Amino acid sequence: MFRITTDRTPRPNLLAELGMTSGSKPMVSLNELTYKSGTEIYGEKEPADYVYQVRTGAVRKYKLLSGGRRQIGAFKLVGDIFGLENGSEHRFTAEAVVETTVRLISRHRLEAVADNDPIFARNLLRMTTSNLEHAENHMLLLGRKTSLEKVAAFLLEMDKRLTAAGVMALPMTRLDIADYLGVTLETVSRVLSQLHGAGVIDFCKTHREIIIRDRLRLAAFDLQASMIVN
Amino acid sequence: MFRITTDRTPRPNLLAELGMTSGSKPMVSLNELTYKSGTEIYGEKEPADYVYQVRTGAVRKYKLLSGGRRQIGAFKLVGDIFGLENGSEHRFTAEAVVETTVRLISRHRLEAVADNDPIFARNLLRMTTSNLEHAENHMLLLGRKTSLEKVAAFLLEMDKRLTAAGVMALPMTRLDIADYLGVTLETVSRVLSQLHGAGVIDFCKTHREIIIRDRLRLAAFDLQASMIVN
DNA sequence: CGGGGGCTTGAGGCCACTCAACGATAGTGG
DNA sequence: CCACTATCGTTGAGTGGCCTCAAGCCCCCG
Repeated sequence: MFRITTDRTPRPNLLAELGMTSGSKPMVSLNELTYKSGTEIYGEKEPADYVYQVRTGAVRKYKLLSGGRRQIGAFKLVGDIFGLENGSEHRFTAEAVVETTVRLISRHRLEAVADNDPIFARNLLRMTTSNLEHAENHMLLLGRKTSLEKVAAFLLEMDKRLTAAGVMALPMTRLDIADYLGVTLETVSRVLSQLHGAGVIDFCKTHREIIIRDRLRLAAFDLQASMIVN
Repeated sequence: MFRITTDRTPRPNLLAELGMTSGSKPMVSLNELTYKSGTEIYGEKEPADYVYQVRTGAVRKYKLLSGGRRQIGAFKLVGDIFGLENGSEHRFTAEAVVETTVRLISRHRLEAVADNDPIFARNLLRMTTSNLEHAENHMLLLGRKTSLEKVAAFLLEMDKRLTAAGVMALPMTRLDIADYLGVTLETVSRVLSQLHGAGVIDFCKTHREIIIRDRLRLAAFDLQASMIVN
């Protein structure tokens, strides 16, 4: 299912890296796991004993419906934290989109630290709130945006989150994008072609490497929806 | 805009009522406000200085898009708490669906209490998580369910949350329901008529008073979607 | 009793879906 | 090294579910 990456060299602990400690008190155990593309990290309804941070790769969190319908709630990219539940079990299934390495920390210890450190507790809350905010914005997208607006919003979100140079290397397939946006993969493909034809985006070698040529026009497609500029 | 309800009699404080104190330490100031039907309680992007609890009535939280498109993220019913943001400003607009009375508590004090009381802090987190969970489920509904499944899910949710006797008195209009489910009000109306014609639901005096005749069949409409029985 | 908001119902249209074929790419094994 | 194959992506044709536009009803309320 997965292999454990040996990790002999001492590293700063997760909490410290996240800027989540008030002092330098807590020392927590730390492990890394690597998952092959498409493998499950945890399943819906499974006990939530660990919290994860993406080190390399990408993760999709989703729920399933009958008839194979799937709704991806979020993509977790390098640096992102996921799997932080408050109940005892996970509410999504999490899968590696590509080969992915994650750090993990036991939820039990996380809670213990939070109980002794108000600042840390507040950071936990902030993290949950940021997930909530993303979900709230995504409800707007899913419920009220056209396919063009959805794809434009997606491109802008990914551009903000993972672009290193001018080229955006998407880790996910058209089907992943479709299930994230609540449309079909054909619709995603058609809209991307349309944007390409209009000179708004370009493709590099692979179809997953996208360059945004006209960010203003792209933003306008989303703006005709959201009225709010970031 | 609103009138302030005089409130001379001493009452137990909000935190205690919510079971949110570990001891009986904090004494927080408490006020009540009453809003007429359709009036705004707070607007998107306004500073989030207060947290609210519905005492009577109902509240809708929504975001707007260009073209008058509106997405209602949640309805807040009697007993529900809303307006708890982590940033400094509200992410939704909150309006009274009908004449509504709310209690309010200053966010500033809430945070102060949380910093001194780990149990309380944990309850804040739990409350945020429960909002997150609702939003996550709603994403599934908005992105992947048919109009029939959406309406069925809505009826079951409301039945669970507000039914006193066998009759469910919805405070919201068809338009509210539509904007909650990401469809048009005509579609909501049509599906309700269809359910009525099929003997699954009945209407009482007004069109907002609904009786669920065949809960099993109604649940099946949602089940063909979610596969998960509560 | 008149007015207006909320609800229903019908007719027609459109956007996104379904079904299908084809092309491109990358990984696999002979 | 090169078929071979599977997966991914694009594109077209046709369908259908939900939307749009419109008319009319009901009920509450002034």
